[in-house]
Amino acid sequence: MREGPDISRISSLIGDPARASMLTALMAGKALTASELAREAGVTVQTASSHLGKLERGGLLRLRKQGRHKYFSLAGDDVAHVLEALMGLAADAGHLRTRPGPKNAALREARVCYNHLAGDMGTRLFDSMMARQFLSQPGDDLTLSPGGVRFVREFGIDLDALAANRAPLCRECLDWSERRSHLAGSLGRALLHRIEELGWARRDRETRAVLFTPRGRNGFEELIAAP
Amino acid sequence: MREGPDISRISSLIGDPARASMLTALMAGKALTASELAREAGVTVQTASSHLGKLERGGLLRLRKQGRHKYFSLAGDDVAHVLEALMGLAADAGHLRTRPGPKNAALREARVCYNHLAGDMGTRLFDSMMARQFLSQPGDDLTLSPGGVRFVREFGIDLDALAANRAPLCRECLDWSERRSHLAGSLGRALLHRIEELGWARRDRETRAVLFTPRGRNGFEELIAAP
DNA sequence: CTCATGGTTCGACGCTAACCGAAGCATTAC
DNA sequence: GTAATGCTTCGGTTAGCGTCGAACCATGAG
Repeated sequence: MREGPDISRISSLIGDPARASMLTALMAGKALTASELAREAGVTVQTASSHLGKLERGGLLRLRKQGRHKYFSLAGDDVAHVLEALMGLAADAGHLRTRPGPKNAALREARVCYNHLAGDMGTRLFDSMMARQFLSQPGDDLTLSPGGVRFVREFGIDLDALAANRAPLCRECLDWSERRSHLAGSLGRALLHRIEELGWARRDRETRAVLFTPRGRNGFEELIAAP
Repeated sequence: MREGPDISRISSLIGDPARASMLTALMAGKALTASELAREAGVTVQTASSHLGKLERGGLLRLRKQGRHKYFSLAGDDVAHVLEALMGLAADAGHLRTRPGPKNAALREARVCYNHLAGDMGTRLFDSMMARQFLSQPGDDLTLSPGGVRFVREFGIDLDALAANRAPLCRECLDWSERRSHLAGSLGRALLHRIEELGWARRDRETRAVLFTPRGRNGFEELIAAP
């Protein structure tokens, strides 16, 4: 017996065809629900549930509960790295691109999620705030940094009024089109409200789309640009 | 159902404990016979024969017949790379097969990763070469800069002979203990070979450890010191 | 409240694959 | 030649795991 980490445990997890299909699907970087992964793997939801439990316990997947949905994503870059290396070895057929299923371009760009901004512009705002360290995520919860407080105040939001509310200020929310995080919570709602207040955008009556004016688009891009 | 490279086939091969032990043993870079690998895995020779057949048919092992012996070795750098990456994941989960001991310390400092230098000294060599811009990473691939060419030549390596080989010259390999990059590819192999040639170090018979002499250690530190 | 939906647990079935004993080749040693 | 060593093939046993149907729990909608 040689020394070294136990490879077989992890590898046997990836070694099942159904689980491999799930992991491959998650390589696109977007979180998927248990049902979607079941369909992806061609098994029933019961079977998928068993597989997903093993993958999560094995440390390959990260789980985020949201309502009655469970969103799974790869646990980290190192997992993706292993999968990529395995695909290189298995270089039989060329790999396949994913179809995101675009319904409405405007909806994917910007839309309302309950009461906050979602879609591409929502995730970009979130990413920008994370990159500038306006938000930090020490544990499971999001908190606003001092720099973030300044940023939000300068945008014209009354933070004290929000803090008085007992609803959580910052919450992370997963996108159905982008499958990436954006900002929810009372701050997320306030941000969208302020965007409408400034005349940057208005909500469509029929759909959940958020329609930006040219001027609003410029303002938004300026807002999320690095300092 | 998503088509793609069949990572489950390869991964299920690695996923068996006996086969994983064999592959781990072969990470030392030495070719081993079927009987030795059987002992390594703790199974009878019949069972090992079956496993080795599968591994060879699966493209993970290369076979060299010599008399009545069969020498097995890893099929290539890409296989070693996958195994190393898997060890990184497994070590992360804290499922080490053997508890850390004195032998383990030597392994962390310097060991063989298939045919090149890994461990602390491997990553330090890599870092030093990156810092002096001997290696550049424009896209995904590593390339040797003119300064790097000079450095390697002065160390006594015949670069032209390496370039004649169609195997990639520089490759990045991720360490399971350091979780940082070190140099693989034909250049990585040549560097380790030169280190042994100079009498700076020798490989341990039993483990993957690379044991440096005091003189070799001095030479190595001088080599990676900034100009 | 009731209904619908997403996900889990349980039990049973069936298939696969790892394992070893014994016998069979093949090659080298004497 | 015979003996010994290295490895493979064959049969048969066993254990594990993937799979699905059915029932169950939890959340959200109306």
